[in-house]
Amino acid sequence: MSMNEKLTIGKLAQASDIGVETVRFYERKGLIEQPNKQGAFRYYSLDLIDRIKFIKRAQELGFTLREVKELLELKINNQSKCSDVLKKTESKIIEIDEKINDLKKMKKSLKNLAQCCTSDDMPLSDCPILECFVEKK
Amino acid sequence: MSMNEKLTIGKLAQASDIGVETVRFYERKGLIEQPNKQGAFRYYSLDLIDRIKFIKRAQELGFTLREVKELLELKINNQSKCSDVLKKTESKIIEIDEKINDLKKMKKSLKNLAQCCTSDDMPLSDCPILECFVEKK
DNA sequence: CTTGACTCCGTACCATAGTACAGGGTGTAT
DNA sequence: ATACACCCTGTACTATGGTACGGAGTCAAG
Repeated sequence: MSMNEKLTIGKLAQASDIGVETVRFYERKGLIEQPNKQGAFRYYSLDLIDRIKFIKRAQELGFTLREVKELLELKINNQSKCSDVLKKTESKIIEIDEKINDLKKMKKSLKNLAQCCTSDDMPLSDCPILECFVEKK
Repeated sequence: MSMNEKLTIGKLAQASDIGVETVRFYERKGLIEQPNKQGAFRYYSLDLIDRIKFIKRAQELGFTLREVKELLELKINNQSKCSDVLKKTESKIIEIDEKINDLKKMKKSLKNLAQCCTSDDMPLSDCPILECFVEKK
């Protein structure tokens, strides 16, 4: 795609803030494609930096490498049927919405705790975050 | 706290949808307290079900067990200074906000992809989710 | 045309988060 | 009082996601 397939694995690793071994590990796991190999060495496009940063961040958001792979494979091309992609995409959107919702609940509990600290000695349950996902009756 | 310390480890595990071994593992890791031991067996309060459900969900939201432990330890009591709790709580809130933000970005990218499927043959970049965390120039 | 930093592949090791026994003890229902 | 399902401790094994070699090959600057 881009003209500049110029990064060695070391440069890519450094730019993406991961180890060289991890790049090869992701390649084995199919998270990044087999790179052009002019001669014996791997050469990568700059685009790979964003791909790896996405992988790292998606992990921090609670997706396993398997799930990250699925996310990265969500695209429309000659191989994939639109209806399949749409179905998977929509279920991922629901999953993400649920994560956002629960993170908001956690945040609310923590804000509540912070409030207790700043205001005068308000009583508070032992661990305020514990109830954050519990349905209020 | 509650009068009914009545769950055996098996019942607790079943109610929390985890294995008996996992309950003991969490105990070793300090995620749940040593339970009352009337005789040789562990007996748990019903409250533990919520605690375990919180642990499981927090993991799915990208927190390690170590981080979950920190979250569960955020509380005001005779041992902890309010200012310390407040500091930790506020940094957790920031972390959660960043997660929510990035999840929203992922969602936007996926919505965009879904849009492409439903509308007529709109062209789309190879993998639309890849750019979701990239600063637009 | 050599030297030194970097790369190759393969295998082994590591931390985290469980999961699975073995070999024995317990609690309650009949 | 004796089954039998459940619990105990301890240790060993597993899967995931890396990390760290060893021994050899490669590239590019001087």
